[in-house]
Amino acid sequence: MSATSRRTHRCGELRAQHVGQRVRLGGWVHRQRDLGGIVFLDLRDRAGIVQVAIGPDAPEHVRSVAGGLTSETVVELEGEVAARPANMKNADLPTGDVEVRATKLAVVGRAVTPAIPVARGKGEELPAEELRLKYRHLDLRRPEMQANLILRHRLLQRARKALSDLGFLEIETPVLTKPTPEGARDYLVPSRVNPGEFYALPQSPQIYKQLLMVAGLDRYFQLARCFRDEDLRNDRQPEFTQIDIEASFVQMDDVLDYVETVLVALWDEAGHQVGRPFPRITWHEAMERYGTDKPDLRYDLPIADWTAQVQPLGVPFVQAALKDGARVRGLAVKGGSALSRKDVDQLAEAAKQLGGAGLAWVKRQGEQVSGSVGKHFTTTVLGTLGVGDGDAALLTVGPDRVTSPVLDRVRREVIRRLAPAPKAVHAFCWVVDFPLFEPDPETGKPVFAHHPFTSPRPEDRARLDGDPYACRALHYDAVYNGNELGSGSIRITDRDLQIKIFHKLGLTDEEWQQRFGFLIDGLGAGAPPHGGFAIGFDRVVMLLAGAGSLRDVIAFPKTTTARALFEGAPAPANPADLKALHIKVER
RNA sequence: GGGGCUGUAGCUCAGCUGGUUAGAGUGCCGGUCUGUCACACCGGAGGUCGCGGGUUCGAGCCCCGUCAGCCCCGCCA
Repeated sequence: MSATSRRTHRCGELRAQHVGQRVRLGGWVHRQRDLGGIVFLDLRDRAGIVQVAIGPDAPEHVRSVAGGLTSETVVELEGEVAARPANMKNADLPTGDVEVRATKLAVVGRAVTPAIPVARGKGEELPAEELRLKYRHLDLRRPEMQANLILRHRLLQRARKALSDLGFLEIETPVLTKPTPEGARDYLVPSRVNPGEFYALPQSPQIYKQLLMVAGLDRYFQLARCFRDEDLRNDRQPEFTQIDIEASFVQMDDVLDYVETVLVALWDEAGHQVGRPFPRITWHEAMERYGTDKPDLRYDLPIADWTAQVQPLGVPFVQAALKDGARVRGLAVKGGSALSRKDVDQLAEAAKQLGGAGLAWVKRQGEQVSGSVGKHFTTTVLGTLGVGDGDAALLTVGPDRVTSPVLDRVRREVIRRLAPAPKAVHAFCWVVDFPLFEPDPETGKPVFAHHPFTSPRPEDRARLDGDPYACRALHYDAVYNGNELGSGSIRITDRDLQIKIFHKLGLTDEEWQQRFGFLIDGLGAGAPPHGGFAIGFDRVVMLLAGAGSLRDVIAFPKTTTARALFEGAPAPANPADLKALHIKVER
């Protein structure tokens, strides 16, 4: 498999079984150790590193070439695989039982001194990320980065196979598509032959995959590149890959089953056994117990409503804020008295940044009760809150929209600081029954929580007009260890309902016809019940690779200002091109 | 749009309260060396302290601005 007309093996493949064979190799000089009478090369390719020995008995020209080699030079060589003497094996190297005694050696790719090192010393930090991105061809030579990309490849193949085995058809959809004024900002592409008009790059193939269902293709998937012109994070890139699926004649359970099959296959590919089915939790319960729609279920430590127990105590911090539906909510932290005063202050500071009333705390050690509001509490009251000896209570007060994010943040910080043993290593769950609408933070009016093609739960459809916020959606998220892996929904297939929803969003007939007319036409042409899902593939690879950033699992990523440092994109267009595109640039 | 961290030799970093000639490791160049695996040892070169301005007798260090990378909030239907 590895052999070509120029080589017989990859460097990293050689083992004791190859001893005695004549091999030809090509690779990069990882390191060179010139001991005078003998030169050792660590020769590297994508399979790994093997030691090449050029001793006093090697041909003269081989010795002279070997002595002059510098890092990252590409060489080809021929030699015999030899067993290393017992005391000279290298247990840290998979190839460490053998070495290659070179009889021919040639430089085939001269290398200038690399701007950033590929071979690093023990304990030496990685080069600055800016340099790693600028000299990406060097950074990608590092075995860690190659391992990430190799894992990515295997996961892609496994996803393809899993979905293909389930009868899904891989179908490509356009990259030059139509601007969608909803949602994220679009990347626009000017049209030369249609002056003043623009394509958009797809934020997702959403409408296309629904049209494929209308067309009767029944089960579709795509490893789809998506584009969103929004500000970036360590887990957000402007272009990213989704495992995008859609299926017809399904209900939610069918879709969850498909997605579980894929996720379990991906985790299996990475060497992890995962149980099925994934537990389900409603959105409401997730917000109540964890303060977030992507709870980390590896740990206990649920949020509790302590209003009834704490209100009678007359704590000033609480009394001032306890009005208009505000509640006292908190965390009973097992072993929380181990949190230092500094820890607690930092938690309170983090809480304050999220707009909370602040964070009050009580520690219990034996009969001693202390803390910022400790004097109002007795061990008996703490007992009713589940706060035992050595524990702590962390509480805040206010409306849920404030206390939920505060306690989510506090919960994650407490887990980070106390590092309790997780209940499970791989905690998947489904979050279901999301609300269909949420209040617009600026206008206060209902806007769609997800995309406008998400079906309401049939039993909630009657609430669309009277009580839209109580209307639940057939929308579901897959969550893993506190990370959102993806989301999906059962779609609206009733043309009239879809139009009604557009009206609810404030779109006039003219507006929705212009933006989504082709979807509505589809729904009017005989649409099967259908639904789907999209898995954020880059994020999956990042989690399975144990990488700290999406940039470490994408070969050529962008910076946080959406720049590509290696080739220097984006760049000004030349005037002739702009003219052809009918574009004038203001600066 | 807002907040924070970082920026000193090719790379990774140190640099005290503002004080003489800005250091270390590694890499690079030259040399010695027959079993190393971060080889060892000897010698050498290498600096716009991100950039611009200011304060000061004096700035790598203080102040203002700016650029870049990273992290967070907003944003991401």
